[in-house]
Amino acid sequence: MTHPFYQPQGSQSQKLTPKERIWFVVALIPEGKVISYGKIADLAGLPGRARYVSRALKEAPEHLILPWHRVINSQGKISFDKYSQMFQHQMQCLRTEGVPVNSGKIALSEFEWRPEMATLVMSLPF
DNA sequence: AAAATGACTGATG
DNA sequence: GCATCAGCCATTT
Repeated sequence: MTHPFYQPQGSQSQKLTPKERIWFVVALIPEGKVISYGKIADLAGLPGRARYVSRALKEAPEHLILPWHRVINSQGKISFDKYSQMFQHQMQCLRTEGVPVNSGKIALSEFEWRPEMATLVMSLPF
């Protein structure tokens, strides 16, 4: 399976911690698309906890290999300090997969991930 | 228990 | 568009 949280059938009620739900949703962001911390929180069933999403990403286990660089703030900008190593890294990751970044900003009108809710819900184990 | 800390947000000027 | 600000919330001091 390609998804790090893939589970065999029958585990619908599998209990996932809040962090695991966040990681699960982040893993679903398509290459070439971005989404905000707040939206990830919503999709993970944690409305109002955008800051918790950033924390969860920072604490994500290496082995999950999550596309954390596709998560930006609601203003469509990279949240790291403009002159930081992480900012440069995230910008490079995005550009590499075809997402234009100008002055730290991404055009949400064109590159925001807007999943079909009905479809997405069915792929979530929670 | 109280205060500080953030990879956040929405409103405001 | 950009800078401020107050509000937000789990976690750590």
